[in-house]
Amino acid sequence: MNDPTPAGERLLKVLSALGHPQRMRIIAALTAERNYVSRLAREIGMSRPLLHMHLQRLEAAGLVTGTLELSEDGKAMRYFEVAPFLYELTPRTITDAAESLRPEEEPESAKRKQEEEAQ
Amino acid sequence: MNDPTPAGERLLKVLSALGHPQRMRIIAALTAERNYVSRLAREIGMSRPLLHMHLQRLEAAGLVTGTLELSEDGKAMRYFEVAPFLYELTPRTITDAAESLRPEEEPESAKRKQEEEAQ
DNA sequence: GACATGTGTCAGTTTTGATTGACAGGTGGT
DNA sequence: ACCACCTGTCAATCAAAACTGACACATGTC
Repeated sequence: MNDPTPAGERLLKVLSALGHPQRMRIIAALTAERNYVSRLAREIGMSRPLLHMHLQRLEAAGLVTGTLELSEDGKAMRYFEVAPFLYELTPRTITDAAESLRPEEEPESAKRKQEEEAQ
Repeated sequence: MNDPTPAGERLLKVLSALGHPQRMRIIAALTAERNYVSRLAREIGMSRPLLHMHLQRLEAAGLVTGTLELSEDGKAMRYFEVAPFLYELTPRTITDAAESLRPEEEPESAKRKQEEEAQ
């Protein structure tokens, strides 16, 4: 598998995705059983649009995987499940990640700065 | 030693503290060498008030420790250094943390510090 | 005394993220 | 046709961070 995201940015995504109570709960719920969006939203008492966004964030970080399946009665349902992951957080790990994060601190927002320097 | 912070909340603090590019860089810089606030701010190009806030967040998460020392010329300087830490991030780890996070989704124990008004 | 260094904190702004409600589809059952 | 489910996305709101520019206060030196 090709991983387009550099190590630093990836860890950053993982950490910022995991550092949120709601998303921790989502991971917990999906660890217990894979589930589809609407039902999960009901179970953990969260609006579907919101859950959708959180799942998107978690999926972007590679922590959960979603697959669109067709139930027997023909309905399209998006099932999510946790992806097995293992990250070690140490000063060294973070330092390495930060190192590979230097050139462009934040991919898209860094652009603005340079565009406003023209005068 | 009594640890007032439940496991879930603690991990949450760590993750949300680490999931930020600026703070990752701070950890990296402090891993290379312990430093005091003003100098560190200069080196990584960040305003002191802002760095102060980030360091506070990192310290609250137990990732760095700050000590107030007196330099030879009598100036009070706050030196920071990274605290050795090791966290394993797995679906299981997160689930356990989320479990101990249920009763109060976001208990802001940071308040305690500031609620020490009577003295 | 004026300067350069360090400390800390405050109020206010800007930016980012979280959250809601409504909408536009799709399928099958009654 | 209508209802009960599912899917997705949009604009608008709200809350929480991040960030800035001051300020107050120490100390040693020119």
